[in-house]
Amino acid sequence: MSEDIPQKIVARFPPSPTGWFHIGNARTALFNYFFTKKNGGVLKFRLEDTDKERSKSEYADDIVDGLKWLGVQIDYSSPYKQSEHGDTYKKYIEIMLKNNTAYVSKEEVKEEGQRAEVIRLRNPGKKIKYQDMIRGEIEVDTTELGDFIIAKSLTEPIYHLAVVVDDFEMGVTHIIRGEDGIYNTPRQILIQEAISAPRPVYAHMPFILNEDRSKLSKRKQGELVSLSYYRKQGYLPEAMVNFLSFCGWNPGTDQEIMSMDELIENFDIMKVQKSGAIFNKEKLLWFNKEYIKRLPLDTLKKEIAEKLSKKYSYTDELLNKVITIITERINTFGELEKYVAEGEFDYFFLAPVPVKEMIIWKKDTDFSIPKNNLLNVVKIIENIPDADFSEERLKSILMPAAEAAGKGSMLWPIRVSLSGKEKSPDPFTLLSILGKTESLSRIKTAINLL
RNA sequence: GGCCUUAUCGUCUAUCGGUUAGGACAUUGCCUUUUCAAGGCAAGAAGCCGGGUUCGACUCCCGGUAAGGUCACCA
Repeated sequence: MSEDIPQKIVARFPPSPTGWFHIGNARTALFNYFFTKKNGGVLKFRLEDTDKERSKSEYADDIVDGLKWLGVQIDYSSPYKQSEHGDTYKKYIEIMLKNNTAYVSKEEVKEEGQRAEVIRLRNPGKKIKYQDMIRGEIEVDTTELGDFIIAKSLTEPIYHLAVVVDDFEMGVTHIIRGEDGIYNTPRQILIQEAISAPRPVYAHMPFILNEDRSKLSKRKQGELVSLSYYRKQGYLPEAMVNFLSFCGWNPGTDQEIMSMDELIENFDIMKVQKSGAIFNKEKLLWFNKEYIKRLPLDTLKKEIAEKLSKKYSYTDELLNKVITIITERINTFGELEKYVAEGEFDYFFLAPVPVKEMIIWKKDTDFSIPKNNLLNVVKIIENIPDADFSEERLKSILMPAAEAAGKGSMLWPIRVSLSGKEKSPDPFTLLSILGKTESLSRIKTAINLL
């Protein structure tokens, strides 16, 4: 295989800016990037913007932003734009006309907008065989393609012609694209031969699929197909890269968490799967959580503070205490934003309004039980110096009393009076985070309810 | 419909003729000083079907079946 690879590998990523950056496309870009980085080649960026009606600069920006966000470090400064190469296409069309590999064809106009004259390729109608790095040898009979159209006029090339010319002009040696490109390849090879362009090496990647195994589509998955959605939801780019890479590829080891560098190092295009992979949201969430856990503390702190500060005011000390607890409970920073909005973590910052019925442990029936236990807790806590208000210390002091009273009967009321919620961190954690004064105040409020 | 491609736990996958078919996500159960979360441990869960080839097939070949893709004066 290696001897088939030329000295200098040039691959390309050629999106058409007619929609928001699709995650399937992002994966294609990533695989191209891995491949070129691994083999010391270059990846070139090209905008296929010949469709003037559908192409928008905001889409192009979205694609570039997304690529940069993912960490694809290539040259974006002056992308090759199809719209700027009209003369080049014209030149090749003229060459083809001259060497008789193409001809001007009179057409019957059936629909509005159709040309009476178009340029068609003179199809030799042979079988074309080519090597695909993922699928092996592919053979296609091009006869059924007929003399397909390559341009509407001298100045209006059709996609296939434009692609072949662009790849030739850009010196592309390797084309790694989606599996739908398989059907374009024979046409493009025919055009290459007509203009005497060398044939690049191909690799066609399988799709990322919907639950029903159809091609991942906006219609079925909505905004979930846009890379920018994940960015807005606070997913980490590293998680996205890792997840997308493992859609249809894996290093063949048990290692799942891999950095960009490791991915590049281990990437092997021959190991890319031939069949499509269903987009697994849960696994993505898992990846993201793994990456959140690996975040440096100051980054984590910054991210959490950004969400928290929208609603609460707090001391730096409190923030530090809360980081671990919040981190354990979220998969994405978008979730944190949602939790903040819903008041999930209100109890760290605001005194709750506990409900009487919630304060009592489910096995107890008489409200005097939690009341007496809480009274007892107040008495114990009041004697603990502020400096000793650590989780471990509190546990060692309160646990004997809780065991005597019945753990649930005492621990549950403490927790609920501090958090006001059915679900929250354990009482000792809460106590130590809130501190002596605030804890005492909350417990007394609860006692007054009973 | 023609053509092309694909086919291992629910999902992503390992295996490249001989394995108790491995891992991860998800699920379920247990433990972690009785709510959550996190963590730990454990369990259940797969070779589409039918023929060959072979001493031996998930692995190779053929045929079904199923799924997907593709058949533009779009890119």
